[in-house]
Amino acid sequence: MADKKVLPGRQVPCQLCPLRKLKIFRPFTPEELAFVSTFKTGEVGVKAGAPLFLEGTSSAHLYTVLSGLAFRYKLLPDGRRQILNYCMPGDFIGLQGSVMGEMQHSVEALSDMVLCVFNREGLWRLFETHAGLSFDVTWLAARSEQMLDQQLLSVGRRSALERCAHLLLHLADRAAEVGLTRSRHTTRIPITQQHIADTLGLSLVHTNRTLGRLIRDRAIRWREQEFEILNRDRLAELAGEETLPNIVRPLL
Amino acid sequence: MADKKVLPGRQVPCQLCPLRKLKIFRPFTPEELAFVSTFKTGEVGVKAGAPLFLEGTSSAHLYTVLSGLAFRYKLLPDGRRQILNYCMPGDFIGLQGSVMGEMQHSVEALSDMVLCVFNREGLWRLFETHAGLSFDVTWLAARSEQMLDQQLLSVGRRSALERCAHLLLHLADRAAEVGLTRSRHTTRIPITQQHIADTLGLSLVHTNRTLGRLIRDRAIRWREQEFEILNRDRLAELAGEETLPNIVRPLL
DNA sequence: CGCGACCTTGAGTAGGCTCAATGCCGGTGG
DNA sequence: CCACCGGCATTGAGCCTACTCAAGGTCGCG
Repeated sequence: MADKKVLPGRQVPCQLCPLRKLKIFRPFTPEELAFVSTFKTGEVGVKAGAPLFLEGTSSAHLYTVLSGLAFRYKLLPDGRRQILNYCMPGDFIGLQGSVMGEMQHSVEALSDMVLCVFNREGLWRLFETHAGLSFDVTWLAARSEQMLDQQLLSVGRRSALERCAHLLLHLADRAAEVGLTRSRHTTRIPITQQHIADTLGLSLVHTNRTLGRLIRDRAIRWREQEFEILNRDRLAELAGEETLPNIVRPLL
Repeated sequence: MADKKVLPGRQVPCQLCPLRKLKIFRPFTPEELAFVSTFKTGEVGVKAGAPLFLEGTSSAHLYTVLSGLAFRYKLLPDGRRQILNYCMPGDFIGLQGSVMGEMQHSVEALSDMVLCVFNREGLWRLFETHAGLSFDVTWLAARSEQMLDQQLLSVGRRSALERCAHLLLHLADRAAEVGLTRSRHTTRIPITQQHIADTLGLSLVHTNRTLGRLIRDRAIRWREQEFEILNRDRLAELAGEETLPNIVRPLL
């Protein structure tokens, strides 16, 4: 069983991309859509747990998540891990590598994924011929910087309880944006407590105890590597507000 | 005495910009230089301690630091502060606001500064007419994301001693890149221990004690709101390596 | 049935926090 | 000229949040 597997041919033409139906993505002009179609070179399927990028390597590829989840992280020489953020459908992966050459972080699939593949040369062509789309790329870079800012604020200045509440809210909101919720508040994100700990700069044990408090508070429910938000207001109160609005954003 | 003061007319024409002499910045083509000249609308002088941007406001401006230092930060409602990064000469400030509308962070001058001023419309014109420069803008955005990644790794996973060592090294390296050093290792950065604490997610008292250890180790010297690196290797050892290489980068 | 991945809980420790006081220095106003 | 004040660095004491070590439970899978 291969970790990474190139699917036979292109599966979903951009014209029919299911993500385009979501209202948080700004619509393409027909011309842009045509260009993006040529920009896309194919699709890849990736198994949960497989690496998409490894720190220190340079990759010729650029992906957009079609389905599934991943996370970006960095390691210290002795194995300590810091998760930087999560990649959800519609997110661009690998811009750093494409623009700057070498990756300074790793990316790993959290669930089985399907990714659209672009190549670097295409990105350059995009900048040369489509000012609107290049602006979009920059917009996306700025947005992910914003999310990092938030995350840094959390890790640096919030208590463990605040961090947990904030992260779960943030993840649930983002998942909802791209239609990853089953019912109103049930979010199925295949995440372990170890991931949460490594995201928030906490130890596994302490994360477990802190989530325990949220569970006893009936703010969330935790079930086999996924969670459900029971009391959003309570969580928001603990988190101290501060969530990103759902802005309409560009795709691809 | 006004905090912010618009200097009379343009002072330094881009052709003579002192930053362009530094070897870490990639040279412009004559055509790009001409365009950038029209993109720049003037200069502003700002006093140490003055705000450049406030979270939640939207600004029509975009700056490049000509001289002086600033820092980006976010506040929690109860006043806890997290410093996100430092802005040095050649850095772009305000891209988030220009691209996304509203600022999600504040920026404050650390020393007296001079800034080049651009406006949003100019940025759009840049994307429409200069693919190379728009790529540069994206490159800069990717680079600042990389620095945030590093910072997040530090705050989330390193000990207080490692964090301090890493930050001081990082600041000294960046300062050296843009010629802000007097002698080989003497870095004059007008920073207080409170700034360091807020950057690293530590308390002031603990930061003071940790710096004390570095001082007793003869790794650094601390003097009136500035520091000097005495033993770079020792510091790097404590920090656990991991510094960004000095890549040639675009300017403006 | 055994093993591995994940969650849970207990016990003891320590790194980092808060409160509090002191010293130093430069600026300001009487 | 001096007293005062505010910003910054420093140090002590005690506490608490979060960490480490360790053991045990559950579940799914080969």
